Amino acid sequence: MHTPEPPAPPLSTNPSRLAPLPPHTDPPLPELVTPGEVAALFGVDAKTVTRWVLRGKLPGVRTPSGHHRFLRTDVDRLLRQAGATP
Amino acid sequence: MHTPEPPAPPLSTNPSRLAPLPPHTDPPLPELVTPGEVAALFGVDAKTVTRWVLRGKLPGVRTPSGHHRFLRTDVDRLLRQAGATP
DNA sequence: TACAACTCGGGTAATTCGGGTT
DNA sequence: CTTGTCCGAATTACCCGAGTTG
Repeated sequence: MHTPEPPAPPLSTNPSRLAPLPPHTDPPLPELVTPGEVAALFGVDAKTVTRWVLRGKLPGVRTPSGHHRFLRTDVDRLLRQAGATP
Repeated sequence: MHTPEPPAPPLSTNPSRLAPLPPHTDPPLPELVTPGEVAALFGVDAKTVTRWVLRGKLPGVRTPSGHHRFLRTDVDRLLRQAGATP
């Protein structure tokens, strides 16, 4: 096919010259850790970690089946709070 | 209660006219994501995501050969529902 | 057509859940 | 009140080879 010069791209939604939008760069995905990982970091039992979630002490994600995953950032923050005693 | 006469129907123009459908700007193609992508979002293995489909936990589309694709909207909804604790 | 990356399916080990108890 | 442990049941993770995707 031969594409003749389109006179002017009548793109309605194209206000100004934005960046050429990179192909598909993956946005920074949050790193998730398992209850066992958190338990090891805190030196407690994995079940205790689950209890923290139920009591709202630690935010987390749940799989559709009820297993927990935690943001490493949240775990890290809580670790510092627990260990920081100025 | 008897509602007093409504002052005047706010419709000033011809009511039989529908809204001026904008000039066709949105190709509403659903954004599909792969099992690996969903797996990363939930911090689980890609195979686990496939199991969710088989168990009806997550709706999805399938290629004629059996590979799974998911609507980002469905994934997002499930992700919020899984971590909604504001 | 060939290629790299990903996914599927089956099977088995490890982890987690939930409740109840100490 | 919080945590650790025991149990059974459920969920998930990793192994392989083969097929699909783009």
